[in-house]
Amino acid sequence: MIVPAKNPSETNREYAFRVISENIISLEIEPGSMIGEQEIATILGLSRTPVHEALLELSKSKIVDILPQKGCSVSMIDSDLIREARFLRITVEAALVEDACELATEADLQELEENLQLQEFYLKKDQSKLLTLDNDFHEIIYRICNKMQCHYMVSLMSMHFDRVRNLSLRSVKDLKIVSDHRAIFDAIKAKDPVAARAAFQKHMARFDLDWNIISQEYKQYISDGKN
Amino acid sequence: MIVPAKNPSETNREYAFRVISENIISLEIEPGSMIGEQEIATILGLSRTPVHEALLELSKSKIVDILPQKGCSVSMIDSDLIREARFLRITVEAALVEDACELATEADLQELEENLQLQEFYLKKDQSKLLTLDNDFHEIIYRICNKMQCHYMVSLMSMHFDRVRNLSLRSVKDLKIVSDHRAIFDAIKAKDPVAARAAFQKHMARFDLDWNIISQEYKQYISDGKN
DNA sequence: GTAAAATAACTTGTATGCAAGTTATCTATA
DNA sequence: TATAGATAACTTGCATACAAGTTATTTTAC
Repeated sequence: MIVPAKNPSETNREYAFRVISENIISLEIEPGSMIGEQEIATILGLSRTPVHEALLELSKSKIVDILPQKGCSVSMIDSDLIREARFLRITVEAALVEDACELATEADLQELEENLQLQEFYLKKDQSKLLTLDNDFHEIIYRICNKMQCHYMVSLMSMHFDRVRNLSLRSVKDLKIVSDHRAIFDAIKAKDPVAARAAFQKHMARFDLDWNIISQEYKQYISDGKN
Repeated sequence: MIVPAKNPSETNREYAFRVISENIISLEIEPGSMIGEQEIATILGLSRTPVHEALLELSKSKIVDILPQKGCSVSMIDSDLIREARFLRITVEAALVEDACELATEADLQELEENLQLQEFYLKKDQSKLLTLDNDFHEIIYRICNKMQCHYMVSLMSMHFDRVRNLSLRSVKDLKIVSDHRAIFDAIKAKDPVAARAAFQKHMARFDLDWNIISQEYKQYISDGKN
């Protein structure tokens, strides 16, 4: 488990939530493995209380399963939950990119452009930074549309999806993510909602294709075996 | 504060969450009022811990605001958050009713029909039961589409919306909710996704009209004053 | 040696006490 | 009386202890 330094401005609970989340998404903690509150508390130098509260929040999205009086396990990769997360993101964000065509200011467009520059820069240098930049890109769109509360909800569920996206970055060589983002950006800048929705849906459709590769290569992390 | 009996199968935390939620949505606890953990814990006959955890979960949807070392307040009626909740519901459920046209089995249709019968029955008898039946109707659609996790996320945000819907039931006499639901049901039964989406959007559009009435009649509960 | 029962070592749920910070009240001083 | 400062009474965040339930181990009986 990778333990970054605690940000002084965050509470112990927020710190625990952040560290556990990052380790789950990065697969540093393996899907299906058991994690105890006391164990994590000791590693982070905290008591059980803030860790317990962090795990409670994570359990709401079923990214961890709390089994009372038994323990807490990181969820296996679950195609149903990934489908839900994907459905939620596609549905919500397809509507958002349309709205963004109307709402985006010049400053907003510049912020998106800046993010895209970094994506293109790190595409060949450090793909691990792409995940963060991808998240940022989508978050900016939520902010443009004044839908940050929706972003929190979608993000929580997207953790299932993010884990797979992480696998995808390892196993799929020919990434089109960055050029997809530029197509979405171009449509928003051109104030063309039809093109924006189309570009976004094309972007998200790629993860359909990846699933077959992932499900074979990482079979040990996938629940049930079906799909 | 109305305190229903504790269900033996639920934990103290779940009980606290349920009671607090119900009292907020029903406006039994007034928007803007302060609620202390110890105060609620005493009323419910619990310690602070499960109450604290319940309030933490509620704070994630901003339906309560936790002010560290100061207290916990029930949020004022916030048009931005209502808009977000409404956007999320409309966007997600419009997509769901389309999918339900394909996925609904005979048993599913019968369950919806049964719910509709009860709605029509209670429309003139006891409107307080309509809110629950309305929630049930929408939940059945989530279940048909196997999107219960999305339902949890949308429900949490919808509490902002539900409070207003409650006001709406008081202030708006001519309710079309039940006939709206029947129109949605008919479209799903006819496996007509275009009609289903249209009927659903017509349904949700009513709350636009209600807002003006609500914002004037219940001014003291509304944050800021703008909109 | 095997199986069943007792027990010890775990887990999370909850209660309680203290720490740290905010707010209201009371007191002192001009 | 008005104002500033000290203080007492609150609040939530967190640590710790215990309760209740599960699992692994050990012991005992055959």
